[in-house]
Amino acid sequence: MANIHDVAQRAGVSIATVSRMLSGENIRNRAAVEGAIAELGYRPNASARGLRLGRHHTIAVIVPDIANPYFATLVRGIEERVMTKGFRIIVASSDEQFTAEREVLGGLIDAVDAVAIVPAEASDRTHRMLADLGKPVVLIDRTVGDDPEFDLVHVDNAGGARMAAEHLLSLGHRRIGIISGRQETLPGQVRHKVFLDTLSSAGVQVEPEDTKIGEFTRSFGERAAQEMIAANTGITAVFVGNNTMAQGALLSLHAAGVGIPGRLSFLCFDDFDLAELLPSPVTVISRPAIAEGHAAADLLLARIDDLETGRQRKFMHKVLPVALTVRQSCAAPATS
Amino acid sequence: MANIHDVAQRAGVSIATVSRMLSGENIRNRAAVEGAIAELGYRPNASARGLRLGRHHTIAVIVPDIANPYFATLVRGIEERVMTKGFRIIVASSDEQFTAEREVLGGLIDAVDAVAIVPAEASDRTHRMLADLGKPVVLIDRTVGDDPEFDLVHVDNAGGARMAAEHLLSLGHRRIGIISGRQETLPGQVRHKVFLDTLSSAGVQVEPEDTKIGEFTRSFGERAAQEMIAANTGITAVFVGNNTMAQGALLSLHAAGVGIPGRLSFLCFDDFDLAELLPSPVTVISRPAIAEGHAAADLLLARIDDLETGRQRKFMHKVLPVALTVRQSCAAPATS
DNA sequence: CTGAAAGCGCTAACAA
DNA sequence: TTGTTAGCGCTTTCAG
Repeated sequence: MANIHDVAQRAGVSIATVSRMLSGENIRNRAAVEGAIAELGYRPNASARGLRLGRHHTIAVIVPDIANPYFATLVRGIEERVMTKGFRIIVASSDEQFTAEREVLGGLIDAVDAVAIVPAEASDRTHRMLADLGKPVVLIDRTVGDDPEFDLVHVDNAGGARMAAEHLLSLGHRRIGIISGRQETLPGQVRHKVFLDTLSSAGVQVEPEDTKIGEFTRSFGERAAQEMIAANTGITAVFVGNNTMAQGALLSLHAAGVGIPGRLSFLCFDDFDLAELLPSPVTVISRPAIAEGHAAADLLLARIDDLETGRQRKFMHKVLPVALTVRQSCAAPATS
Repeated sequence: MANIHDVAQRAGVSIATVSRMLSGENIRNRAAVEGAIAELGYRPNASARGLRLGRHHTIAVIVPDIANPYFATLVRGIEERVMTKGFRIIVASSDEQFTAEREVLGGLIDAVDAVAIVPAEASDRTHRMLADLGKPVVLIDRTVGDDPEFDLVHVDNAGGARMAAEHLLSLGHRRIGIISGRQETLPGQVRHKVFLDTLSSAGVQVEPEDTKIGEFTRSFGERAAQEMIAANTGITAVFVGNNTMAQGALLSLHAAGVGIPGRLSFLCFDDFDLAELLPSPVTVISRPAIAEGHAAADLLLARIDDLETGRQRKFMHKVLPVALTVRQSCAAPATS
């Protein structure tokens, strides 16, 4: 690869002049330098620039699992936005492990300008680790602690859970089950709590045996639904906290021959591909993954700008709206 | 951030000694240096190392769209494998645009050691661009030209297409439709051609009006299926070239009330989430996306090693097996 | 407007 | 085994 010396030599100027032109300054022999750059196919070396400037035009993106369509879409949103500013993204999966996050960020942090993360834990150690990074951080989808000193993007989990509960109540359900994800996470906690509270305000309690709490995974959803079926407590509807658990639950329900919505109404957080093609198209609370990515990227890019200009700003919490997409998996409970 | 000087000073040695310890050499004051590193939380600066060594422990991964579950899973496979060797990945989406690939690689190439790419085109210019990079390249899923001077990982497209054709033939179908993706790509071309050839060998021709060729997208699948339905040529089965087109086609078929497999048998390349929960669980040719990622990563890591050791090796073509997963979307044609 | 030169943090010759 | 030093490619003073 050609370097700045080659360009300077060919254009008959010094490397300083080339560098100046590259950073937008006016120079005499602009044409000659431009010509040399084009002929040599010169590209400034990113490592050298990064070393010199301490800026890398790179964002670290840490998600629990890039193979999960929701996170993949989120990443796409981030990528779209930062690309327009000449930034690139380094992607890593944490498998919901704090230790993996720490490991990967440790090896990454001095090569990036900022971090976008869907943290595995809401713990103090996560908060501390991120703060110690000393670089702009945006939390996506989940928070860490009560007052994180980071920007934060998430969706209206409370509103979604409330809509879900009200939808089921309005159809007449009174005995309802719930499958919730990790309570160590913001969405896990808020969706669970608000759903229960909304029911409670209407005088409906969810029994302990109708409550399943576990990982945000397909396999947990599968197991939870199986247990519910086996317990046979007479629930007429179930609310599931995210798409992967929902897919697992649907699998178990299908395997057990539980009719939806005939015998059980089904409602979950997160839309997913083909939800509308299922025998009973699933009613969902859908959220805008791409827009979340855009928002996160915008926040980060603004912070990076602030670093240059020395501007100080409060941490921002950006909350995006969710929508209740009514399809056909919820109906009035069978009058038995 | 602490640098190597700080560590050296604190440990009472020279920076060279610290550097040596870091690269595994034996030194006298090992304990002191280790202590200093731990206390200061020292991490070697990646840019400096990259600049000095020309090695970055980073792989560029270019896919058409990271939000597509197949590519996301592929990326996960690559990530898993390279991570174990201390490498990280920079991910970018090309939107099936050669110009986007060129753009993004141009800005990236001097910061990475190798490139894994699902190229948008099989064109000469793609081949040339990748060769000009002067770094190890592995092509995934698609090739460029007849004899690419790169490593290549793909699945047994021919075998899959043949199995698909034979499956439909064995059920008795004789009037069959096909929806195929971009013929500029290896899988688009091979799946299309081999499917047709296999039918042809059995004396079955696919009519031009039953043949749809377009982009590998959901929207093209939707449109193609709509046209087929409208044309009403009497096909009893349809083969779709990948998962995104298949999802689009299923949407149209569903909207038009076409019963599967009652009125139309449906078979496609690529498995997808919930395929088994559809009213008529879809029979598919499934392929191992994670394993493809692993294979690609292994090839790249081996090439990077070769660079160090100076070893020369032939380019490898790794072909992974596919499987026919029979569910219930294919049946004998209705005797009309 | 321009060039010479220092230095970002690191590794690898070289000399001890 | 160790320390000194040059230099990877770049930006940015400092002089002119």
